[in-house]
Amino acid sequence: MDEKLRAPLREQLVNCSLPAALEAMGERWSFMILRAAFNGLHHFEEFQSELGIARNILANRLGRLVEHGILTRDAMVKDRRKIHYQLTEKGVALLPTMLALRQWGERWETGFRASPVLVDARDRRPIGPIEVRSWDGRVLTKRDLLWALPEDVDDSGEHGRGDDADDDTATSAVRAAE
Amino acid sequence: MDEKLRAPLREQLVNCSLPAALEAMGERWSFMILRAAFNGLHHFEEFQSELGIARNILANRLGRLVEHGILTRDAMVKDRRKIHYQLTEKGVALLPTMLALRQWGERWETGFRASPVLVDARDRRPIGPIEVRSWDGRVLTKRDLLWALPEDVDDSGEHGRGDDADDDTATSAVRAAE
DNA sequence: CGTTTTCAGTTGCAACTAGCAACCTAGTTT
DNA sequence: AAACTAGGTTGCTAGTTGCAACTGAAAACG
Repeated sequence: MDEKLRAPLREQLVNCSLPAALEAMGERWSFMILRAAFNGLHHFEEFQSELGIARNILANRLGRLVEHGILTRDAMVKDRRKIHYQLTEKGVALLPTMLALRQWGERWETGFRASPVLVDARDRRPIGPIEVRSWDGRVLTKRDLLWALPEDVDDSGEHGRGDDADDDTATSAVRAAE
Repeated sequence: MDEKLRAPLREQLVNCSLPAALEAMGERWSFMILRAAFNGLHHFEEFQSELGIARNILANRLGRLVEHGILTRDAMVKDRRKIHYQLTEKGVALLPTMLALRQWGERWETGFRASPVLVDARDRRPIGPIEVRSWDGRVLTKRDLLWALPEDVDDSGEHGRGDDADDDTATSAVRAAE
């Protein structure tokens, strides 16, 4: 690996969003609960009997997911006992992560496609593999990729697609290459 | 929700590759170690000082990742004390998962882009967001997605890439969560 | 109305896991 | 040989997981 990158890399490994993400989702049952939520479950007892998770752990995990803004928690009007848990936008945003993990498990652990299958509603074909792509959609493999410091990044492609535009960080966006 | 899907869904939620994936990667430090490995670290002491993880936990996690075939472990020829940990193909295959999680953290937790940034070596632009796509590459949002049972899946698009399958077509599926 | 059932949790307690600091062992350097 | 390194292991404490049994409030039943 590039020595120029090596030393700063050291300092910056800490400064990563991964720990923050794992703070919210790093516990054992979190992804399982999330998956159940994606599959349309909304109530405590549903999660409990579905996942076979201990009740206290489930209560704790649900509470944490609510705290982190991944689920909302509301008593239902029709039946005040029933709590309705629902994915927020932030929670839904975890779908690619969950699918990537699941696909990896299918390919490298279980060896077969899990059910139910997530399909494109339009043609009922299974979704494609979650992949790393360039800003303009080319599939990238490990050989196409490089770790770069913010100064060496070309940020000019950031304003073409619909991902939010308040990227004020990182930017002495020097044209490093080309 | 559709009752026709509901009952089978119950039985099948267990039969998912997610638990298998979490068995390998679900522990607290696993993704952090993986990330360090992606950043080019190879040795015990590097991981240790980089991540600030306890030595016994690190030893245990590295051992587990090796057991699961995510890392290889080899004594170096030049210095028999030094152990060289290296990502296997299976380990590298976790890159999309790790990036999806990281990107989610950037967008929803820390709010800024972490460093170092993964860029396309060709143009030094940051990689695009990890997204769910159809078999032919269209970006799919939550509204485009359905959970379907294997019988209801159209598998005819499966022969462009290396995933195995055979099933026929029918009809009954359910919109992805609500 | 009182009783029973259901839902979503708590509480108490045992077993297991994470984390720190100190120690160990084989291989390497001086 | 003595000292040093890399990569662990061990002992101990603090926290987490998990089961089972209990609670409390809202709904359903008779």
